[in-house]
This record gives sequence, structure tokens and C-alpha cells, in this order.
Amino acid sequence: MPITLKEIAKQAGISISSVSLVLNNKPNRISEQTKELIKKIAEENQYRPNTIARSLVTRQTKTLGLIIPDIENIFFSKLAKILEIEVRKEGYTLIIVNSNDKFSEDLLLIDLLISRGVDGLFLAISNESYLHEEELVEKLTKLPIPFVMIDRILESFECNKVYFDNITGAYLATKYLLEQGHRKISCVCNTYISKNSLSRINGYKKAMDEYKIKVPKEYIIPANYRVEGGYLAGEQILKTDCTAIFVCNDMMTLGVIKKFYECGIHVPDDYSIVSYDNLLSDFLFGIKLSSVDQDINELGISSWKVLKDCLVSDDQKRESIPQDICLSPKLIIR
Amino acid sequence: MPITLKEIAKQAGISISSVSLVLNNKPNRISEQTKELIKKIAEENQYRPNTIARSLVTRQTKTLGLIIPDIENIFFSKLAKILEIEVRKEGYTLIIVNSNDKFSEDLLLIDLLISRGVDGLFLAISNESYLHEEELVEKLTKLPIPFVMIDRILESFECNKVYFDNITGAYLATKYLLEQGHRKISCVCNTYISKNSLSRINGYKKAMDEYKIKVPKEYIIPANYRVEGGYLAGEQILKTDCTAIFVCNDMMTLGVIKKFYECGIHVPDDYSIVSYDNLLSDFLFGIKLSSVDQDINELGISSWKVLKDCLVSDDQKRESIPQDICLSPKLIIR
DNA sequence: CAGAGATGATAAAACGTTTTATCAACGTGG
DNA sequence: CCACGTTGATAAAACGTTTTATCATCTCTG
Repeated sequence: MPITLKEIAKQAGISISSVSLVLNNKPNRISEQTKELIKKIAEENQYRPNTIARSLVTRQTKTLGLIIPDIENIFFSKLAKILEIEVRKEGYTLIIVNSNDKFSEDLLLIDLLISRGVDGLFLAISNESYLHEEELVEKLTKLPIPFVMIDRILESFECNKVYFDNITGAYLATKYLLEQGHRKISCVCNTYISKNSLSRINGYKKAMDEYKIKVPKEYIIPANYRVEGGYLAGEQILKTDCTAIFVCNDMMTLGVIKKFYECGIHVPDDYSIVSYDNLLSDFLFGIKLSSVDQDINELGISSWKVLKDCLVSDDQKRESIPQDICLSPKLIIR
Repeated sequence: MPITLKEIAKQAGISISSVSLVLNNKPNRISEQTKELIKKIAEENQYRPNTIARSLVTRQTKTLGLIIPDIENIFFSKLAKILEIEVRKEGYTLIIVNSNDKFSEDLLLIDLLISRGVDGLFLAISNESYLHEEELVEKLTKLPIPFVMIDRILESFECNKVYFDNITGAYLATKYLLEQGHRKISCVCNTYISKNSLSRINGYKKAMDEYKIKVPKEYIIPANYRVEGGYLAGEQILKTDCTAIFVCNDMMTLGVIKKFYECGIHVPDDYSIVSYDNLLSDFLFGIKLSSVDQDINELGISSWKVLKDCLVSDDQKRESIPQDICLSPKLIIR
């Protein structure tokens, strides 16, 4: 059992208050002599303050929660990493939890973290939660702590949010293919529930519109956002007459290329592809893949800045208007 | 501010004790009527126990710590995921922190988590920590809570540990290449500090020994464990006359293949490769890569079982002998 | 109707901190 | 020598729980 303030006080023959004051460098009028004695005893016994007890009275745990849909997804593990680094610089600890892209888990984990006494929350909601927007908004509205939505946001809900401009990203990607001379461009995208994917489709359509190209129905190919989805999408693509493809994320791109490879079809000789996420540079050989890059570090750093603002003074917490930060993706041409 | 036991008690006109007893389903002799009243008030006000306060008296936080070297590394993010799922089933919360493969961070994070009051610790140490084994052992020996070392273990230190048999893994891989008729087999491995890598080299040598093959010095090619390392190793390989390669992890394999690709060399036509980790199936096209598979789920589940044993009864905690669990990897042939 | 047992509930200490108001003792200036 | 400022330090409440020993009150039973 670790040593407590009480025991230090006893050993030094003084009061608990004095020990606390000195060890926390709080303004006090303890003599230099006593100070040194206290510090010596604390040092010798490896005193570590009991964070639990401290939290009970200060009403803050210096702990933050992060809810992500899938820690195995490199996008989110990168996000978790940068957030962990950043918040720790400020003396906070991050609790990372996985919702497994389930709405019910989002709800449950919010409660769990609140009950754990986190001071604030980073929230990248599951895709499933978009099907229960109302319920989620109700929950978030009565949250007793500040929070910021990351990447997966609710457009119509006013709250702190940091995210990427998916429309522009997709627009840039599609426009690049158009500028390369392509006119028959298909789009592989998760059309089921992912809001971000829908935005990407809109960006794609916007670019096509500008070139007065009417998009045939079969050019928009739905797929889940995993490799298998891309693989299946690859089959569909072959049935169209397109010459270029905009794929809405890297995992699906892998699937598409895999299918193509098996069919003896080469990228970029037979098809031009622009992907999304720019996370594949280590994995593809000989295939120079252009991709829309989202600066995850910036996403993390901005999110922390937003949340930190809410944390500094709980007086303002209530009044301060929520921040809405939209980051611009870049097209990386290879 | 959330509702407390005290307030429920006041509203119901009874004592705090009664409320606590009822809400925790502790053996009590409160009348059904009162019980219902308490539950109703708690429900209506969305009572959530203050975990902080509870922890202060029960002396357990139902929180565990996990220290990993790199959350971006898919091996560790998979591990984190399975652990998080498993411990949550038992009502625990996992705090995941990153050491960035730094010894100093290992030390610091241990203190951080202890001070956070975690009940137990999962520890996958940084490679750098192997250079400071003595110091680390000293720290771990005086840890006030149970812990289990995962994957990255200290061989000569008696403590709970769950890990893979790296010698056998490498042995199987090398033997497979030998059985395929190869005799000139090189080995790409991190020889600097990674203990697991050294074991793999030993497994490799063991297989070569069995076939009475003397391994030329230049066949053992040192590399860091990242893609760049593999890329550089690729250059070295080309200077040898080997026909097959055992690469000690998947990231380096990617690097090797990348280098080869740039040189117009084909796998497996020009070189046979067996890799380690079996994490690349989604990323390689047309290259059927045999690889040593480590069951990360089993690693996580076993580790949790070991730690859980220490958590159940703190009477035994001191006396129980540490568990040493060695898992066997499998060779996946493609 | 006395004593015993059952029933329903509670008082109070404890966990380890933080923080503010208060206290005693000691100069010092007028 | 009185009043006052300074110095060094502390007492005590508070945070929200858990848990055990204890307390009334009631109801049987012989």
C-alpha cells in the first residue's frame, strides 16, 4: 500500500494540510525548513498522490474519453495515437474505447465513460448511429460534460465538431480524372448509411455536373467499406464501359485492384483510379495511386484544441458557442 | 450535476445506507415497498453511481491499463481490440497507452496508470526496454498491482507472461523452405535489440543446423522492423546468392517485395519468401505469401485469463505463482 | 406477559484528498 | 504596553460512496 498524505504528516509531525499545500506547490506560508522535510519524506517513500481521492474533491479526473468505431482501422488508430500524445502533454489521460460501429455501443460507452468521470469526450460515432440520429442527439444534448464530434458528425446538430470536407475531397478527385481526359468515370461508394460517403458521392456528382456529364445509374456502385466490398464492386465495374474510377476509400480500392489483378486487368493501364485516405503508399508496388489525403494529425490536434477550450473554465462552458471546424483534404497525385 | 445517493435518500425520506444497499442488490432487509420507491426515484433521475467515490472505498477501480509500443502497428491494435472486448465483458474498462517504443515512456506510463488507480496491468514493453532490463525488473518487482507481460517478455524475470514461441515459428518457416528444396536461405531480421527477433534467428539457425547447412554471415541481414528496413534489406539480399528468404515480419516483407518489384524481380518466381505475422493477405495481389501466423485473439484471451486470476482474490495475490504461457504459432502455407 | 427472534432500517466510520477560514505566537511602531 | 501586521501552520468540512454493527419495533411462544 502506497504512502498517504496522512502518514507523511505523521512522520513529519505536522498537519495533513501543510503536506498537501507543499507537495502541490500551492501558495502557503510554510517555512523552508518544513518544506524540505516534507519533500524529503515524500521522496523517500515514493509518494504518489491518490488520483481517485483527489478527483472526488476537485471534481475533475484529468481523464478524457475517446469513442471510435474500429481501432483496427488505421484511420482511427492514427487518430487515437495523435490524440493520446496531445492530451498527455497537458496532463490528461485518454481512455480509448471501441464501438464496433454499433449504435447501442455508442450509447453504452458514453454512459460508461461518464460514470468513469471523464472530463470530456471525443466522439467518432458509428455509422449505425446515423439511423438513430434523434435518439443520439437527445443523449448528447443532456451530456453533463463537454464533447467534440470527430470526422463522423451530425450535420444538423449544433455542437463542437471537427471534420473533413468530403464534398471537396471527392470533387477534387473526380475533377482530376476529368482533367486527365476521362469522361466515363464510375464511383465506388458506401451508399448504405455512411454520411461521409454520401458527401463524397455528392462531390463526385458536382464535378461531373460541371463537365455537363450525366452520370448513368450503373456508374454509382455501392459497396461496404471493406476490402471484400471493393472486390465485389470490381465485378460490377467490369460490366460498365467506364475508363476511370473514383473509389471512396482505400480498403475498397485494395479490393477492386485485387479483383482486377485476378482478371489480368492492370491499373493504371486499363483503368485510372483515384482513391481516398492516402494510406496505401506502403502497400502497393508499382501502382502509383493518386489519393485524397486527409491530415489526421490536424484532425486530432484541432479536436483537442476545441475540447481544451471547453475544459479551461467551466464558467464559460455553458455559454460558449460550439465550434464547427471543417478541414480541407488535399489530392495527392502520383 | 448528476443525482447522488444522498439526494435519492432525501427524496425517499430514508437513509443513504438503504439506498446504497438496494441499488447494489446487496443482502438487506428493506421492504419491497421501499425498494421499489428507491428504484423508481433512481430510474427517473437517471442515477449513475459515482465510480470515483466508490473506488475510494472499495479500493478498486475496475479499470485496467494496457501499455503497447505502437497502436498503429496492426499487431498491437488487434491485441488492444480483443483485450478491450474481453475485459469489458467482465465490467472492466481498459486504458490504452502508447510507449512509442521508448523505455522512458514505459517507466512513466506505469507510474501514470498506477496513479490512475488501475487494478492491473497488461504490459507489452518497448524494444528499448531490453537495454534497461535491470532497471525495469526493479520497477516491476515493486509494483503494487498484478500485471502480465504480453508478447514482449523478459525471459529471466519470473512473472506472469503470455507470449509466442518465436523459435518454433521461425523453425517451421525455415524448415518449410528447406523441404521445398532450398538450401541457400537468407534471413532478414532486426538484430539490434528485439528479443523476439533474436529468437527467430535462433529458430532459423536451428532448422539450418538440422540440415547441416552452415549459414554464411551475409545471409543474416539486419534491418529495422519497418517497411524501409525491408527495402534496404532487399538491396543486401541481391548481393547474395540465396534462393529463398525468411523475413522476420510482414512490414519488412513489404519492403523487400517493394525493392524487388522496382528491380523487376518477381516473388515467388525469383525468390521464395516466408514471412511472419500473416497480416498481409488483404494487401498482396497475386503473391501467395506463406507466413507464420500468431493467434492474437488467443494471446489476448490468455493474458486476460491470467490477469483475472490475480484479480479475483487479493488474499492469494501475493502467494500465487506466476503463470508462464507460451503459445505456438502456425505456419500458413500459400 | 416476559423473553426471544424476526423485521426494517440506520448511524457512523472510512477511503485520501483539497481548501478556506482561523488560530497562536511573535515582533514592532507609536 | 496596546494594537496590529506578519509568520507559520492547522482544523475541519467536503466529495459520494460502502459496510458493519446497532437500534427500535413488532410478533410470537410458552
